[in-house]
Amino acid sequence: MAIDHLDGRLIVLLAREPRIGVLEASRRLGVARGTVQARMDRLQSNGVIRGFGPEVDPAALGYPVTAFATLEIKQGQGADVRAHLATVAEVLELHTITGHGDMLCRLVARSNADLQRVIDRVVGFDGIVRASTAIVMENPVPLRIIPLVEQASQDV
Amino acid sequence: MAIDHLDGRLIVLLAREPRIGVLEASRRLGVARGTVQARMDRLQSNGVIRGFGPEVDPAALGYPVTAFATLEIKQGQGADVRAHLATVAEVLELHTITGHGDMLCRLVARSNADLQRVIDRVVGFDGIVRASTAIVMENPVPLRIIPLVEQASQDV
DNA sequence: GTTTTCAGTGGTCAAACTGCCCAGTGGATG
DNA sequence: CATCCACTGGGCAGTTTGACCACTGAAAAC
Repeated sequence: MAIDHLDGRLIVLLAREPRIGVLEASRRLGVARGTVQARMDRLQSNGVIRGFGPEVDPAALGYPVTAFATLEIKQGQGADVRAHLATVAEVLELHTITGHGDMLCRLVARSNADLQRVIDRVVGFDGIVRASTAIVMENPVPLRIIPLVEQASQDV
Repeated sequence: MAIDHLDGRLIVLLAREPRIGVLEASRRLGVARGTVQARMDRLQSNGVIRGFGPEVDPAALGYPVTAFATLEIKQGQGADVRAHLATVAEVLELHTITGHGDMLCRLVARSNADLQRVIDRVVGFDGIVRASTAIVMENPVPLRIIPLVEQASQDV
């Protein structure tokens, strides 16, 4: 369940140079190829590594505007709202949260003007009472996991 | 800059089966190997595909609790706060946003109790005036990009 | 104190893939 | 009409892969 130091080094190495193969990784880490192979299999069946999907930049796709919307949901409408939001491509992720907002979702749009269209699309649904939106201006820390991996692999 | 239909199919294919090579991908897409190679090179130098880093699940690392914190920053302290938060491994991402909260960050923790420690660590910094935290309960739509890719590749 | 179990090593093998090259084709552009 | 460009289909040497194997050492179980 936890990961050891070698797992940590392997993940960091894969994150830094994703295209390297098992053989090259084993050379870098100074272990046998079979070991790397076994570790990677284990990390994947563990669920620690979910996959190696391509990381796509929404901005490069023509969606440079990111926003977070807090949604207030009418009692008992949760499932419907979830289903609705799942059909909107601009909704990149959706969480149900504690506190007065009931859901938090990440949106992208082609422009600030386009964001209005997206929000209308999101909010134009019966179960949603109110939405409050915060537009992202800067992203000083892009989604990252390496520091956490290093931390987790240290406190064995 | 934009993405055509073939690019879209390629990205979707890569997302679905990340381990397939260029050759297998060309077979699936019904195009020549060189074409796939060229497309992938272009997508990567375009910045559309940032990379193929391993997707690590924080929960499997022992951090099953996720939260979003909205931070209010003292005027002029933005840069310091950014630098401070960048040193905290449990801060997975950080955005500066419009509205009354000034920053929004995603946190993970080992438990609800541990979240308190993380928040103290985050907030225990001079430039931060106030923090309001929302704990994630469910994640009905995990971070996704495929629907957007399909949309972007359709409106040629 | 033994025995078992298990992760890791270092090696082999055939099959497959990669990166790189090439000439040829068809459509779009000038 | 010539040029440019993306794509095709092919070939090549070199590398990597997945699958094995026997062996070692350390920890766990008995």
